Amino acid sequence: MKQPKLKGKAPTMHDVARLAGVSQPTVSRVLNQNDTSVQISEETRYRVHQAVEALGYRPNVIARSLRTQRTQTIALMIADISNAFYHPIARAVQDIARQFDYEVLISNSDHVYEHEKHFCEIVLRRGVDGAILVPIRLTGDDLDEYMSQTHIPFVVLGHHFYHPHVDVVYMDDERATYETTRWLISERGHTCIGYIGVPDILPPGPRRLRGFHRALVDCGLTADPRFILESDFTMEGGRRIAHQLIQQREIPSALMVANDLMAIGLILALQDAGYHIPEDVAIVGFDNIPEATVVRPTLTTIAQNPRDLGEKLAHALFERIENPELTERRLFESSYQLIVRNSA
Amino acid sequence: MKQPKLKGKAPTMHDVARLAGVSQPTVSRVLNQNDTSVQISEETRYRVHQAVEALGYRPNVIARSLRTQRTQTIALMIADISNAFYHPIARAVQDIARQFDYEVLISNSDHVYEHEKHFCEIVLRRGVDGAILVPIRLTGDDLDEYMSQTHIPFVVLGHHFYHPHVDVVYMDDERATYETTRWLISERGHTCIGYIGVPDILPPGPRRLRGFHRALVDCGLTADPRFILESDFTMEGGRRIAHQLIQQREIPSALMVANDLMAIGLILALQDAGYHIPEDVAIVGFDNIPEATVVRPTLTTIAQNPRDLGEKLAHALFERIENPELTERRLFESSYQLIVRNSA
DNA sequence: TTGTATGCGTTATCAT
DNA sequence: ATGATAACGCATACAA
Repeated sequence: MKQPKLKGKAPTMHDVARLAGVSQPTVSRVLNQNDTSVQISEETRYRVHQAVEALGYRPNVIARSLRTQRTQTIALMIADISNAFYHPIARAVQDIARQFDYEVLISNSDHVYEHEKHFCEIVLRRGVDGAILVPIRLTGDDLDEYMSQTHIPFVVLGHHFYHPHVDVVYMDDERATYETTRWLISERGHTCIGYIGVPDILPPGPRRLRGFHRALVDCGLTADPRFILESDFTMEGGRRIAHQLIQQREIPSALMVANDLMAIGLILALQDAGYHIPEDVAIVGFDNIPEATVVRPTLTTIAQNPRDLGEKLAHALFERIENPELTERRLFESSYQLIVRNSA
Repeated sequence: MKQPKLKGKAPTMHDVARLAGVSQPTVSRVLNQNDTSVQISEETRYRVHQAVEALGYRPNVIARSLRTQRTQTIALMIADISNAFYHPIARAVQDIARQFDYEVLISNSDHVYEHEKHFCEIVLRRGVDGAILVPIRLTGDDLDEYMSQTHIPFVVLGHHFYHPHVDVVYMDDERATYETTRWLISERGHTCIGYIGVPDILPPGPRRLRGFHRALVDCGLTADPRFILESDFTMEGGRRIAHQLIQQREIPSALMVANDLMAIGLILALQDAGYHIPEDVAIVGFDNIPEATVVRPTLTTIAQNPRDLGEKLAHALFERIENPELTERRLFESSYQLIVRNSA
């Protein structure tokens, strides 16, 4: 009983048909009774189900896909599944996909152009029914080339991306940075504010910096170039910036930091050097990662909602999968929230 | 030029063949020249490649899969991709898969039995070439039923799982807890040690508790039942335990905590109540999550290496995919490391 | 070296 | 209500 049937080939519809004493297409009809236009007698329906049970028959998804040109699969490309910003996105997409009975193929691009192109290649070769991307290096023209070869919908995360037939989900981080900087000025009374950014190559880089600058200008302040710095996304990068500031012997009264990891690195390093947060320097991060509630003082930060981003992406995609007539680009904004804690 | 070819059907080998003036199988041969047994003239090889270029031909993976019974896809089931323990595993598996030119289908089980079974169902229906699982509710017998229907290899994470033909990768958390508890006793001089565990349903629950108890016994100590508690994996769960301990008005001098999130919750709540860590209570966690370096005092913890677990799982699987003659169960241990920081 | 014929397991279009 | 038959796109055994 441990090995009910020999590990031969898996049973097919033919096997079921033979056992049930019907033809193979009839088995198909019984099993896909969603098609109500066809009537099937209770008798055969019963016999088929019996045979299915007896053989432990399972439909072969591949054969079905070849025939129907649908795979019940979507593809998702993110930068890195083990990054705290991306994995809630992936999780949300998977959850929505499960509701639609779809599987998800996930690929990490690591911001590498070749990987991003390879992903599109896979999408075409494997005939998935739709794709969600977070393109960093890929341009609208790149995607256009791939899209010209297929009918399937693409949906993208990121305001910076433009293609006339690709839905975009985004978070307005320029405005988030703008409003938060103004908040530092009007609500917290800061007049000397620094900004620690991320490299310009990454889409959020220039946008967040722009929001920061606009806020200063609109409030009649000017940016001190010594306090406009850039680092690499990591806690260690934040520490390096801290040391740099400390060596300059002059420090702004507040710092907008373009991501939480750097912000936390800054806090820890500044504290090690004897500074008090937020008395000596107020610090605002960006992302609201789990560590933000653990660091002391707890980190004031701009919360994106990656789970929401993922849900919006998936919903947009499935809407298009189910309504191929949709073509015009649609824009979906995901909100942000300033989480005021104790670091600013 | 923006739409080089009309979005008709994608070109097939037939189209390539026609354009190149050869037969379709010849195209197939040219494109899969791995088969060195067949010689092809430079002339046709050239013409075929020309035609491929001209048409923008891409092989149809589905059709190939139907024919070859291989999908170049593996499936991975974890509890939750957005859990810090699992996503490095997923990342590692994906990285190895990329080396083999495989795609990865990822599914979240959330410890739900139905999801775990559904995953196996998907594995069979979609004909993936292998599967990696972290089974929580699934038993060896369950898996045996599925395995009897297929030839593909399964590889599993977790010591608790047994099936004669399934490789297991594990981390010996019983020993880890045992040795760390002994370390608290012999190196740190504690004699009154509490243990905060996770529910017994989860495989690590009983194992870690057992390691703890063994250590006490081997050192001639006895466990105080008031200090053997259990909570739910979260920081909030840790806080609740802290309040419970505080209300008891008596607290052990050290606490082994079965995961970092709870340990951090404990630290923060105890500090809020005026306790000093590690002077009043030493605390050791389990997992070495990123937050462990951010909390003050930094958390002493038992580091698993999920990336390594993922790599071992993937390597085991691909070894089996490439050597189907392998059958006997193999065991792979992933090491752990006590990371001594400042909380104990 | 290349072409013909066949089949992988379905779904879909005809008949009946 | 059901059965033949074809087709999806490819790889392979066999023939030439």
